[in-house]
Amino acid sequence: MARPVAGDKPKELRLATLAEVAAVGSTAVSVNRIAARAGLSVGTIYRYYKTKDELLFAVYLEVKRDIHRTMMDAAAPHDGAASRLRAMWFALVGYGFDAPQDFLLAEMMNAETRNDVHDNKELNRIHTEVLLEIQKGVDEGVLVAYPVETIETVLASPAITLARHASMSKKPADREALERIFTLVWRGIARDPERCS
Amino acid sequence: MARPVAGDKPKELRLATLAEVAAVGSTAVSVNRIAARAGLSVGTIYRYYKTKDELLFAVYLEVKRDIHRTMMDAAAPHDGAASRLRAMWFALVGYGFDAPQDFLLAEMMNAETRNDVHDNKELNRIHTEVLLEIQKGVDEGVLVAYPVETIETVLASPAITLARHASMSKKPADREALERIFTLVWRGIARDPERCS
DNA sequence: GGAGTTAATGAGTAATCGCTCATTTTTCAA
DNA sequence: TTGAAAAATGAGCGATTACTCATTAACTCC
Repeated sequence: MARPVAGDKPKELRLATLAEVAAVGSTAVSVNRIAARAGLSVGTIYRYYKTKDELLFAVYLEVKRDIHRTMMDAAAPHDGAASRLRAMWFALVGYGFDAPQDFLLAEMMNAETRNDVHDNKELNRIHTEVLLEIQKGVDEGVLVAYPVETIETVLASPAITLARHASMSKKPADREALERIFTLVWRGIARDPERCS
Repeated sequence: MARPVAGDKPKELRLATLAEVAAVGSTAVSVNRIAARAGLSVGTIYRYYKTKDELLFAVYLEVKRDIHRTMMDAAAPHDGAASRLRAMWFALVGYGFDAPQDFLLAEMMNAETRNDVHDNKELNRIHTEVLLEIQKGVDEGVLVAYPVETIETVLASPAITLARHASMSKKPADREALERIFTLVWRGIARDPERCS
């Protein structure tokens, strides 16, 4: 072995890609400019990724991993499904504010129409893991006895919307408003929302 | 006056743009190819739109208009805010299935990071109109007495998610699943969801 | 039918695109 | 210190990009 990688190239490339997408939008991303932003030569990019699409997808995958890790870390200290899901929900929203560029790239790729982008093994694993958390809520009797995908849609969609707003406005989300929204969402999917009280 | 417009050029361009975006994804849209798809010359595009961005935004605006019109038409025959909002909700989901390409382009532009895309007068008007429908629900006492934006997030986000899924899978959404999801969402935002019954 | 007007054309422009590869630089083992 | 091996370079490739403009085609009015 000789000449090992100097520095974390993929990470530098990831940062540069995020900056590029944030700067010029999804319809004008340029590999040459990403290289310039990273302070690397174009050739180096193509050492690590075969094509532009592969680079974008790799960054996307890393961001999804990061979001998922953030959510699971937030859930870790909690026990019951209710408080775990709550922690994950707020972690997701928080991610949009803490890493706006990352979240926006993920959203951009999510809106990507080429369907081969979406059937990835790791992405499926991540998704399944989230569904399992919800399943736990159903099993514990804190959530309505509906299919997990149904509950996921109701629970996750508003969080994603809020994260997107946070990442675009770059203003910290109003904590009270977030609590209110979570309350309403939870009212919808909880088996026994503090009713008749 | 001489030589009036032959055919509805903007409409042809709209269809071609939608097809192009659906085919190549947001990161590779080409004006020349759009012209070819529309069976028009590039020059003609630039008679109607100053830049590529202007073309994309114009199509986006038309789609948003279309979605909004579809929702309002669905609401029209209904009276109470509850049934109006329900009709609008299902109309939005249905749009994703009926016009997948249109919906996907709208989602793509929504994920656009350049913020000048988002502060448009007509878009604001459309948005306000939707908020007003929700306000009516609050005033009528069928919805919780929370800020309309809060309720909107809980109500609209899952519908958008479902519409996106419908537009990507191109399979008709499971009607029962949709009903279930709407039930949960409504449970969350209704002032008195059939409780203690 | 001819004059006037304008929509539509598409070859062409400079710039930029994604990407390659011969070359240089950096590293490690001997 | 040296030679082999791999990492990094960036000028440059052909293709494609967004966009222009001199020209042509199609229409109206007199």
